[in-house]
Amino acid sequence: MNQAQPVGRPRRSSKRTLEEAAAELFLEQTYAGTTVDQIAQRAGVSRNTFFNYFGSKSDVLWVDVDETLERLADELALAPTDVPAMDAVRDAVIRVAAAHPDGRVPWALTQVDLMGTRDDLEASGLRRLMKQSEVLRDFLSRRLGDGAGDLLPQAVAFAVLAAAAAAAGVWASAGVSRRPLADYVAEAVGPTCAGFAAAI
Amino acid sequence: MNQAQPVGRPRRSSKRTLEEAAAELFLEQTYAGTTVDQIAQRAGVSRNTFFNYFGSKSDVLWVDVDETLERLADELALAPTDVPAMDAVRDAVIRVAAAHPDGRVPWALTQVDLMGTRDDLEASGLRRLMKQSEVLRDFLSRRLGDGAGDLLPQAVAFAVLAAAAAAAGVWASAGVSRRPLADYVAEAVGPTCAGFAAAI
DNA sequence: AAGAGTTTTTGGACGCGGTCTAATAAACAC
DNA sequence: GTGTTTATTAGACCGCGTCCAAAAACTCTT
Repeated sequence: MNQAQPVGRPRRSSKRTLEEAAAELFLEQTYAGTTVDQIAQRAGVSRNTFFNYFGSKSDVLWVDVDETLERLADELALAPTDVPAMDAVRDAVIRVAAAHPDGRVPWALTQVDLMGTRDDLEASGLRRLMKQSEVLRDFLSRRLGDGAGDLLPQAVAFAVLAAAAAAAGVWASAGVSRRPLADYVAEAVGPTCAGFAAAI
Repeated sequence: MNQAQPVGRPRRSSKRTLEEAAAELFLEQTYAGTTVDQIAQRAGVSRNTFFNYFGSKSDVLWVDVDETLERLADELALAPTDVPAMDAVRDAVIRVAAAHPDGRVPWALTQVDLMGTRDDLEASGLRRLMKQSEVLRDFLSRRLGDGAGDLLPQAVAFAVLAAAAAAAGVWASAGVSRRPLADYVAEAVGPTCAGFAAAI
């Protein structure tokens, strides 16, 4: 399966260990109050090594989210061509949400207020959304054909992902009594898709 | 109307002059390639004075947008209570778009590719829009009552504003042949609101 | 066992954005 | 003139992010 013996110097750390070190510090000192140096130090590694695993300080907040979001392209790809475009989009997004591991609620969402400057977090979250919006937009452009123009695919992509983000936010802040993420996402994305389905 | 004689040292600069200085430099050197120092220097003022007018470098890109977005709260406030909530939201957003001055297309959107890192700028623009989501969410919470729960107001707020953002993006990149911004916004926000109107 | 190749880690330096504080400058009122 | 108010400024500071060149740790070859 895996290549048994990788060549070169072995890794001394991993995204997970850095993430855990960061999590501790964030809870102790808030996000804004901890430096990359401190994270790296607690993980027993140098500051540059941190940037070897993460492109930015805020990336450490979104490891789980990133892993989940990566599935969107695949889920869209395996949609049958005979099911209406908006249905395919809705189902794909819901399936992605359902695939998210149960326990993993990103602290970026739960402890938004404890984390200090909210701006950095919002920006980093939005950047992730934007990235997936390209995937969604391209899928819709293909499905709807050129006659749909540029606006509708882009609007659907943004609106659907924003609705999903809202759902994730409410889900995260719902506390321990929360239902599965996919429920919230379905409730938010469903109407959005329905509205556009009627407009096509 | 205005207070005639403001007391204290008179201002030496303004958001507009700084914005114009920045615009020149961005076209010459791209956004990422110009420093705040250079902007301030060209405007004949010190670096700290720039931060006296703008909270961050990227703020200088969105002066017009910010002015337009400020109207949303007012537009929502003057919606009659007998018109359905989603209709009120849609109309308010469209009126805000219609109030945007015709010529002013933010370069942040038109010259996205010249501006260096595209993601950061788009995210910074979206962040402005999402700031308005609180206004929208509160309006909807009031209108829909407690029975609606937390999710729907938040989802509507995000989805509607995201659709509006998509519209603005397409509008900006449409070139000189573009129709009024409000047209694009109506086309994107209409279906979004319709979908949720049916779900309430 | 010695070297060659590969990959990761590391140190050190740099530029820039953003914040803070204290000093100074430009206006007005008296 | 003195005092008040507000804007500008210098200067320092911190932290993020980037870059580069060197060292370290391991495998494979001979």
